[in-house]
Amino acid sequence: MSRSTGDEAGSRRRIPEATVVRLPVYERVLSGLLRSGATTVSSEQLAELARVNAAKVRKDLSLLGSFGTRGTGYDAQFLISQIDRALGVDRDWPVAIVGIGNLGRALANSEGFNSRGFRITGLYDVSPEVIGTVVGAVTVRDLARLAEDPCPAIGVVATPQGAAQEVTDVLTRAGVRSILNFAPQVLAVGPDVMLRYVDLSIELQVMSFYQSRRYAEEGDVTRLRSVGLSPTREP
Amino acid sequence: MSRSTGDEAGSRRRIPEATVVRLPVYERVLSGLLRSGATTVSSEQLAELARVNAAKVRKDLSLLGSFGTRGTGYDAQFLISQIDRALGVDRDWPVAIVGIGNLGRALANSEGFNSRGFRITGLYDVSPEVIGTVVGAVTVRDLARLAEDPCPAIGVVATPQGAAQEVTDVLTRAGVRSILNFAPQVLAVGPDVMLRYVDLSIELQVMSFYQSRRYAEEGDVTRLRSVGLSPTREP
DNA sequence: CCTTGTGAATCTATTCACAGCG
DNA sequence: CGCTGTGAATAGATTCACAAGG
Repeated sequence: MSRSTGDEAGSRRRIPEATVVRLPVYERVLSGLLRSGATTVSSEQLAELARVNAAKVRKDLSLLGSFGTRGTGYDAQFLISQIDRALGVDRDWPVAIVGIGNLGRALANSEGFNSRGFRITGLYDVSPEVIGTVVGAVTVRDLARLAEDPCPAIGVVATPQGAAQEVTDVLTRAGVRSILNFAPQVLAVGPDVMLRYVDLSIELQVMSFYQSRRYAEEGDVTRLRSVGLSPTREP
Repeated sequence: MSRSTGDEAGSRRRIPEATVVRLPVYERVLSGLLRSGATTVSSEQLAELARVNAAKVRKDLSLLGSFGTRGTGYDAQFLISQIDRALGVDRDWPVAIVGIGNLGRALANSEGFNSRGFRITGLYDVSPEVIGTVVGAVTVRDLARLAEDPCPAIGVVATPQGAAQEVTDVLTRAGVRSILNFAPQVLAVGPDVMLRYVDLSIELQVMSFYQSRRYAEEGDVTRLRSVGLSPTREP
């Protein structure tokens, strides 16, 4: 094994984004296995449960270090702890949500946002109707006061489209450098801010794209809002 | 221009997934431009607003056909109509949401789920407390009755983790072939079912990963739950 | 003998750079 | 002359296939 390329002692290799996104999936699957009594797991099993290729599992995990035992597999418990460490969820991350409408409220109460590693420390809105209400155990505060509070590590934008850029500017001015945007809007941020999108509308449109193609391939004209043209079949 | 590789008349080229995901973004940006009075747009402008590289915009759009005019750019209105057609959102897609908790309710009321192309035709749950209530303009029905209703094109899983696979099975048995899963759970579906994930927990963990790395690089020890080791600075 | 870890091969996506057209 | 459309170059991710280790 080469210890040649740069530093890596204590997980310091470069990890591709595609891998980063799969690590939480492995972690989740491993936790399930652990609960059902498993102690070791092979890349083959893990791959099966995560619905990916086994070679990919091994390559992904090898980026964190050599944690497996040849002939046996990986120790589930130990692997979880290594993944958690790599993901940084062995720390505590303060999260603020801006925009406490239906979605913001749902996020504040969701499993994902209240799991190990993440702590909702602030909820913000601009509407007087919402400010002062309590969601979960947190009181919604005026967005204008955000800068007075301790700066969260992660800011979540759950406002309507029109307000998203402005809110993002407020967050970044307060020093937030990781933003998760749920508004259907492309955002501009400085190069030192990490920005990710969760876009429901895009997901639906992607589904629509593939479903359309499928109908077209199948020549399934009954499903199309076709107006009496002769069906173009590919039999 | 080569008309050699296979069929393409009327948008039948293979379109890479990465492109499919960007098309709704272009569409959104173009709609905004149109509203502010623009009629034509260059790849450069579009790229700027969508925060991507201009060559990528041109390559993406060229996959739909040659819709631009050299020296001038693209006609915004026409381009929108072509993107809509490629995405299939010029049709109407019946959408069912299963799991009418906080998240399901938020989705049912969201901009994205009620936009052109998508129509919520069914809301389902298993809890007697929720069945019969009205969300938006739709009454929540018993999931057990789903098969009695017309089959939706797209099924949205918004249940807690434990119920997600079972619900997915109900949906696919009813004939649903596009599933959007919000539950933090890997799902198994047949090869003819298109499955996409929206996973809040994963998004947060990805942010956590990059934020951790940043702190580590910066040697920002004040932020770490460090226990008195001497700071490794890079001054 | 079983399973990891990883180079090499392949596939996919992005970016460059420019010919060609309006 | 400006901007599109696209081959060719590059970068990134996945998969194969196997040597090496317990």
